[in-house]
Amino acid sequence: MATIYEVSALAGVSLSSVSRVLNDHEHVSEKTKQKVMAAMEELGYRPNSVARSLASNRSNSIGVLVSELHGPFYGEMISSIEMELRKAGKHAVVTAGHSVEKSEKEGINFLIDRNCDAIIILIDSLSNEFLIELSKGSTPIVILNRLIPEIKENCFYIDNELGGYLATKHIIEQGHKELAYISGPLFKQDANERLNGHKRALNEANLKFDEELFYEGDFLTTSGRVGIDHLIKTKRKFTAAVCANDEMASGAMKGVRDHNMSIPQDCSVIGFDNVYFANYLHPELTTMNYPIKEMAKMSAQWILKNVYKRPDVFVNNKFTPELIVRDSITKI
Amino acid sequence: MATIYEVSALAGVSLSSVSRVLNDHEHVSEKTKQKVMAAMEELGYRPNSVARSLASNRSNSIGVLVSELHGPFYGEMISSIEMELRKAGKHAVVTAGHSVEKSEKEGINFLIDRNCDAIIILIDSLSNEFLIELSKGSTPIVILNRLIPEIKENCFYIDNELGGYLATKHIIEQGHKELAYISGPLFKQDANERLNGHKRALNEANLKFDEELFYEGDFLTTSGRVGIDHLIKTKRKFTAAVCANDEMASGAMKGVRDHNMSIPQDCSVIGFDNVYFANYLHPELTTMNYPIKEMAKMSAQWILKNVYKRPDVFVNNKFTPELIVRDSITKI
DNA sequence: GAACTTTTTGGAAGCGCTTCCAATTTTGAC
DNA sequence: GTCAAAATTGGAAGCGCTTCCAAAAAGTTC
Repeated sequence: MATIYEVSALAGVSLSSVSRVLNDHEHVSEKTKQKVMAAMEELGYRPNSVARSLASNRSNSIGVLVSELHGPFYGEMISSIEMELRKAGKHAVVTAGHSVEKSEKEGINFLIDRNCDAIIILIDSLSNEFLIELSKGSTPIVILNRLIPEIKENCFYIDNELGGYLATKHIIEQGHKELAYISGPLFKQDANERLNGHKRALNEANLKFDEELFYEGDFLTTSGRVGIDHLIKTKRKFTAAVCANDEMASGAMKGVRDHNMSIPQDCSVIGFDNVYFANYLHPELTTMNYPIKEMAKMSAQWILKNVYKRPDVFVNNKFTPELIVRDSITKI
Repeated sequence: MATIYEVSALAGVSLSSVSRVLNDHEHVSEKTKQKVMAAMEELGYRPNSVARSLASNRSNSIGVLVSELHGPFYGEMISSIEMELRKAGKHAVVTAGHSVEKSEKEGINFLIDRNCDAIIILIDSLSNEFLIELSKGSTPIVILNRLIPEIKENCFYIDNELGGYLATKHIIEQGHKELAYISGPLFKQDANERLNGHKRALNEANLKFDEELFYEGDFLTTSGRVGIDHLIKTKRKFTAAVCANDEMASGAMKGVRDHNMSIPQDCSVIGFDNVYFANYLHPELTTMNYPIKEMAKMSAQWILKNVYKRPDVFVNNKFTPELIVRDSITKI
């Protein structure tokens, strides 16, 4: 592999000059630029990114830490981040935290030790305090799906409470009065907020939140199914199941059918997130859109702007969930 | 950030010694080891991975190039690779090729320029010849989902033909005689092989392959739906739709329902891949299992063994698809 | 304790690039 | 044509580590 030395020798200019054309610096005459480019071409020169990183103290890599690398939600997110980054010549180093605090911390250290120029984080278990502390370190971080007031510039989030509210409001507007709720794990902030929104909508309609018709799941499909079993065992009547995400909603749909009820006639279902398979389901799932792609893209742009000083882009931190009406809710 | 110099000074030993304990070399006395470790601890020393890479000519990063970073299939794959790699202290740099030849080539160059120690590739458009040529370069590559005889040691694949055969055989055994086939794009090797397997099963049962009941889709959901529309327009009768992957199968299910037919009574459906949402569908989708997780893990282990000379692991290149019977096929 | 062998240590070069500083050349104004 | 300012170039140090080689220390054998 040719190095900058050989280019410099062949072109008959100094190392510095080669480096300057490599980095598109101002103050290089057209003539030397041509000579250098010709030499590079001839030698098939390719810059060694590691050497550049060491000398410039920039690795051009961005760490991405998510709960899991698979699953509909994270896939879209990573995809979106990578596209944006690569356009700018940066690369994404990905790793998973598995929703376990220890593992999440290790993930962060792993990425920092990899000399990432910045880290994008979407996790559940680490506390706000930890993240605030982390943000004081030398590696910039951006946080997805969580608003931490102390570092709100670095946060990209949706109004989960509003989402929860709108979902339930919609279902109430369809005439439903007895609602079951299948929640995400309440140690997760988003699960909590969605539940709060649900309660607010209930309140507003003068409906009571029924503890018996509440089930705390884990955001995974199976717990939607189990949730329905549990709910039905209570013998309490409900005409709709409000689910805190689409995966649980898909499980709930299965559960409902296993009890020989049909959707939406016997039991309506609403989800949250609008992951891509929500409209493969039958009936197609009514849900709240979570603009994860846009948020992911925005977080990448934030880094381009703040870490790499790329030309200004408009950055928006707060996103809004939107109702997507499909077929899983019936009017009563 | 403390460097190796400071550690060396504090511990009262030479740079080389510090480096040696850092890299777990033999020939370091217990005494100096202790001194060095204590110094590291005291300084909160963290090795600079970029500097290590430059000096050792190893970046400890593995490039992963796939068609898309999202989608059920690739998600599982990346997840599996990353877990295996990270256990070994290596990291994954991911990028997408979007099934476009030019873009796939760029992806490869991108990863090579990133000084990846090896690259894992799962793409569609690049030719075998190109990949053979690439494998002669200095960056080792491993190829998923394709068997290239000339470099078969570097390939991890399933027998797609067998899969296609088994799927169709199963459906024939249920009494179906009129089968429609929704294929993947035939420029993709796997799509082709699956189709061949389908034809072999047909042949074996003395059934004729009906060109009219064939539709070439693109492996995405929508084309399953469109495929069914097309098939129904032909007015040809068919009692089952064999789909070359699960995404198209889910689209096909939607299509069938849109025509007011029920699954599996009016039309049975079978998929391929067994992606995780296959059993969220209603009815749950009968499909062929594609052990992508195992294959991905194996490819990572191959790299650990061959590139990083980790202790021997058993490496298996060829995997077998297996029938997963669920509810989307009825007996006739 | 001499003569070897083996283990442990330190020194120094070098990985391929960036960047600061100073030197040189070019440009422009008069 | 002169002089100052601006543009362009080259030299050299340095980024933080690995690794080769030789020197020093420790063990072994007789």
